[in-house]
Amino acid sequence: MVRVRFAPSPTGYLHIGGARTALFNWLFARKNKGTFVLRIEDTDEVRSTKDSVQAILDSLTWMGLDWDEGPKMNLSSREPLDVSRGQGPHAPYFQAKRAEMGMYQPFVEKLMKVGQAYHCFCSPEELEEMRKKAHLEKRPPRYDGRCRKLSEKQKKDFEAQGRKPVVRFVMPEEGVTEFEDLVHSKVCFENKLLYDFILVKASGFPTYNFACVVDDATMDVTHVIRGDDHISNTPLQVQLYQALGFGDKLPKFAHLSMILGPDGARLSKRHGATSTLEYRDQGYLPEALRNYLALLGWSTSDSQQIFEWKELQEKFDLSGCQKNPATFDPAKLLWMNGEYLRKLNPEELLSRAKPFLEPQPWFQTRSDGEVLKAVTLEREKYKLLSEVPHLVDFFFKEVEYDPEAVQKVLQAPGASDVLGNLKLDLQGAESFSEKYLEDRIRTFCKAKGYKTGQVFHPIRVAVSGRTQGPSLFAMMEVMGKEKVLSRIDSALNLIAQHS
RNA sequence: GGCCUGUUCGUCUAGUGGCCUAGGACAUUGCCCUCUCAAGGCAAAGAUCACGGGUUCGAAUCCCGUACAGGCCA
Repeated sequence: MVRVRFAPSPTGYLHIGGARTALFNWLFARKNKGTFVLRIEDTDEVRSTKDSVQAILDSLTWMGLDWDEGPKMNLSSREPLDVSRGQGPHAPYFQAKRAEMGMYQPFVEKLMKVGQAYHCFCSPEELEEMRKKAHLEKRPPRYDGRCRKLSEKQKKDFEAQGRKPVVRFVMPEEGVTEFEDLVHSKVCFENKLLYDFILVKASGFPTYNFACVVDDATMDVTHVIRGDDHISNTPLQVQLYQALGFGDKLPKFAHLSMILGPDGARLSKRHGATSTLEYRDQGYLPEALRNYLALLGWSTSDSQQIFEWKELQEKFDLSGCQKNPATFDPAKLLWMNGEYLRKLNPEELLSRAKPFLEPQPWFQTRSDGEVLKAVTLEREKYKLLSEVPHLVDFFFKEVEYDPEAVQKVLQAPGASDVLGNLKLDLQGAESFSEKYLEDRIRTFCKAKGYKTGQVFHPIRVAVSGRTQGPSLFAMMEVMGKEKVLSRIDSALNLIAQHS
């Protein structure tokens, strides 16, 4: 039975890299009919916040990455977050809560008892000095293990001084630690380069490496899929598994390459949007983001680009993962979003665009039917949901004439005559359907000896205020006779004013 | 500084010893379609497979170095 987990630290929003890690874990779980666990690693007492937890839950939910075990999903109701409960047999899924409940304590005691852990009383100053010395001597700045063999008296003395000890792990000094990695194959570290890392901080809180191993082992995690910034942590964790007697539970590791910004540095805030929710707010579709993210560091042998959600769940495979880091390409994401937008049927498109339409003052006064017609006309042009309002708003609010369009098109020689004549002609229109209008206006052109371009462009600007827009006659049909005629009037006035 | 990981078109990638005069996708450019903008279609340009040595009849693919980049520890 496959069990994977996504274990973010709630020290900020869920960034794109985290979202991809979550996605790969989720896909791997679904593909293998396994379980996807969400665990919140909030052992950093200072930087962890509840808002971050909420942002992470919101992000995953928006992306459609539901978890089988983890914090209780109570997003719609917005109840305060309940860290003590969760859905699943291993609750709670918050490490701080687990620590508070003493869930790590037995493991510390066990390690102490078998001599695999010890109290260390070194002060920050002493550690700093140790580091400096190592640096001068060009040695790796590794803890020298001086507290490994403290006598009872020494310990008493330190305690009397008011020093609070940390708990350190006894790392073997010889041999190698190696592990199989599903994307990198075998990775090997020399133990003498490893160090006596801290298991429990002076505050009594477990460190990342310790809590992570205890939880992964007790939660029966079978595959650890995470960023390759954790490769260096892995040998420490492997050693811990063994010392804890969990050697048989050692999971398979899969370290995913990093995502870089355009300058080759790890993707970060200065590269622009890195929060998953920002993409939602900019008008990206979760299915597009997912598809794009899936392709960052993973591919099929035929380089397929667009995947249906179900298809992705079937085709995803860790063996298709790339070892080298991938640069995040906003242009390709944008293209992909357009692809997904075009696949939506008009009703679906409208409902997805609603969050962006609702803040528009004109939107409230219009029926869905009216808006739907306008939105549908520009269907294949949207690359972002957020573009929808601007591309259709001229249907619903006062025309704003684009100065450049006025100058280039309306003030062109003859435009005023064309519009004047056309207005007279359209007044007699018996219908205002796209087909009828096209026939009538083409006939009008012929009769008056105008070239079509001479007529089409001024009408477009007169009626919409801009040079770009939907198919002309379809646009006029949706607008209706009355509005078209009155806008031609406005345009004629405008031309008169300028001359 | 040490260790770890990586290096194929600008970008994401295919490629696991002969199908590679290196394939696809995004971006770019041109043409077609056309009432504009898109979308769509077609085409072009773009990679001495980081570099240098081996192994082999034959290497992007295997081995060894070097360079560069990123990560982790500090």
